[in-house]
Amino acid sequence: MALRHAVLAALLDGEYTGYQLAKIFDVGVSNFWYAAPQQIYTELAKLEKAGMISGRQVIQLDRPNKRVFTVAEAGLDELAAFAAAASKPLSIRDDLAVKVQAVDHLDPAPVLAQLDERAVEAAARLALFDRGMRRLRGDLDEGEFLHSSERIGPYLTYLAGCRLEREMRDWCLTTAALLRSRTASHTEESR
Amino acid sequence: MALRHAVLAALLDGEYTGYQLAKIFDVGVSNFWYAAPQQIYTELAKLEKAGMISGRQVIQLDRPNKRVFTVAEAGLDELAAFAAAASKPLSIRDDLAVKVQAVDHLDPAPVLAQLDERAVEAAARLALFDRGMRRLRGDLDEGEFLHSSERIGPYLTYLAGCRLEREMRDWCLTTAALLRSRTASHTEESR
DNA sequence: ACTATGTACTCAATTTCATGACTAGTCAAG
DNA sequence: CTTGACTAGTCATGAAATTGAGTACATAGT
Repeated sequence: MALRHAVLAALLDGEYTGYQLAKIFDVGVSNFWYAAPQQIYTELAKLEKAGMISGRQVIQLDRPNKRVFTVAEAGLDELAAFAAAASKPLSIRDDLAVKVQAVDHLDPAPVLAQLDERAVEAAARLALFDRGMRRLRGDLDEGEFLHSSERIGPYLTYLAGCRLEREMRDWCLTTAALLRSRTASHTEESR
Repeated sequence: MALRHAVLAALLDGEYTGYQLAKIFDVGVSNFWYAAPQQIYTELAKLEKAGMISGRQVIQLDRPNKRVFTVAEAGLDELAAFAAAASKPLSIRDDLAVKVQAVDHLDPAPVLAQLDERAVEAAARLALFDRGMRRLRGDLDEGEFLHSSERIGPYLTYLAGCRLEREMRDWCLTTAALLRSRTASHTEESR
């Protein structure tokens, strides 16, 4: 009972298809919720059955037809109840952090490669979020937008996403640099 | 097949009981992996059956007896294979971020309360991590420790945890302040 | 001409996770 | 002297998530 609310929150921004939602949730960190495409489709089906969203068929000529969804009243009620209830603690799971934790007992080479890769991905998402934020705020500068706009929720989560990705990128870079300098000085000593 | 590696990585630091591990994984963010106590126990049982860890009974007079576990060779091999394989992308899920995303359509009061609460929790974990890091590095300063110590993995993940918690705390505080200033100016206008 | 990529889904099987309830003894506070 | 909190677990159930495969059509590249 949690993905459901993330889907409802995403649908507040307008109509989306399952496919579009799947892409949004696959990027994951922007809205602080990751979900696989298959989860989205099953959740949409459940939500529609429960009357919390309503779907509408859109016929397309050049592409497969699609169904777009909007939040119904019952869905808003559900979201309100969710917001009022206590939050579960943030859940985070990261393979790479586990590998770094064990790195002293392991071959560091693959871990280093993955740290580099992760840093690049984090930087890419940062850029992506930046574009998303610009699109949301239009011509306004950030402070102005945040004070005057009616819809700032998604912008606020973007801000959180930026913080996270920045730190992720920097941590990966400094950690990789440190591990490299250690291996260098070890091989130095053993000569 | 992922909790298993987190458990193995944690056991590299020494012997732990399921109960102790459960507490470590309940704090969660320090090692970037959350797991419920019951998961730990089942995972330990599986790992022992697979010969990746070995348990040892410790008889206690004043408390219930306990079993402590250490990593076996097969466990190290498993960890090495895990580290060499590609990482799954970081998975993050946060109820509170979902609520903030939807906040424009909702009563902001409970969300504000939860942001405050989360900021306090993040600050508490920061302090906790700080103590943990001091314990690990002893008298050395951070740079010295990171270059000379044999075992820096847990320290590196602590550093990541600090980055995360700092940003979490600051985001919660600025977000809550912003939302409050908006409600204030709205009630102003509607007078 | 072939291959890959993108849109837009569905179905099924399995694995993992999360939840609540239970046992059982110790210790400290009210 | 009783209640609650801490240590140290086990068991069972159900919800949620992951994985893999499959369908179908279109466009764009090599």
